[in-house]
Amino acid sequence: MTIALPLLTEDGTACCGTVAGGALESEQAERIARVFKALGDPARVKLLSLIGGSESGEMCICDLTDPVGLSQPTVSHHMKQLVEAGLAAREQRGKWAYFRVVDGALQNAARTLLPE
Amino acid sequence: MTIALPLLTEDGTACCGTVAGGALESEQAERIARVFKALGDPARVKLLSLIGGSESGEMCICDLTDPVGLSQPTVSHHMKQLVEAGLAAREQRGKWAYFRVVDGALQNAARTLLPE
DNA sequence: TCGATACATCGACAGATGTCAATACGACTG
DNA sequence: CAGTCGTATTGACATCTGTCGATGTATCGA
Repeated sequence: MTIALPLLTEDGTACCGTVAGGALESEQAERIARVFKALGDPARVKLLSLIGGSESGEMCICDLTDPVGLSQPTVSHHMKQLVEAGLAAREQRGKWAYFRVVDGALQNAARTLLPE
Repeated sequence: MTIALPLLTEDGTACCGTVAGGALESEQAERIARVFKALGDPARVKLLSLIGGSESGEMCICDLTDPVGLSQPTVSHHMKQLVEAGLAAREQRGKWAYFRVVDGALQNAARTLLPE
């Protein structure tokens, strides 16, 4: 079995990337944790799956509030989190703000959990 | 491009598993979010990577406190979270509690982010 | 049996988080 | 320009979370 989450070696040196020493290992861990933190709320998981599973691949806030059963400000708040985590992208078109799942973002997140 | 996070269809019905209706979609989202919530803290990411990257694949609390720079109770707390999320397993051997990364747990988590 | 060791739990605390109502902002429409 | 509609922001609040010191518990060694 290969090593999952291959970010740190036992002595604490970084194994990936060019920067060495303890600083980067913390940075790496924080960067990774930031993405999964965004995925650590059921509402946001639902939102991502709704958007990603939609016909056009994009949805506006008004289409999302009902399915998740949350208020408009709350949905807006969650979408902001997803955008800041790099998982969703926002595009304003007229009155509407269209959100889509960033291409490859989930694959990248998944990759940090897999061997190699 | 295929659909990532294929948990919900746009009308809210579940697409995977045998249970239908809105209840399961929330359950699915919560179950998934619970795992990623555990991965949403830098300390826990570090802990998992340390354990998974160790020679034997298992480490005790006493070996973990130093590398992550946290107190023993805090490390114990984080490991409990990881165990409850199904990502780590605990085995008591004498005075020591040995933790290992649950085989396939990270792969399963990753799979929920990938198409299909 | 007594002390030391490894770990878990408890109590406490500051800070983060999820939520909503109210409100502000920007764009379209008449 | 005034009103309406879709969103974002603000303010407030309860709850959750990460952290540590102190303490409890179980195991090992002398």
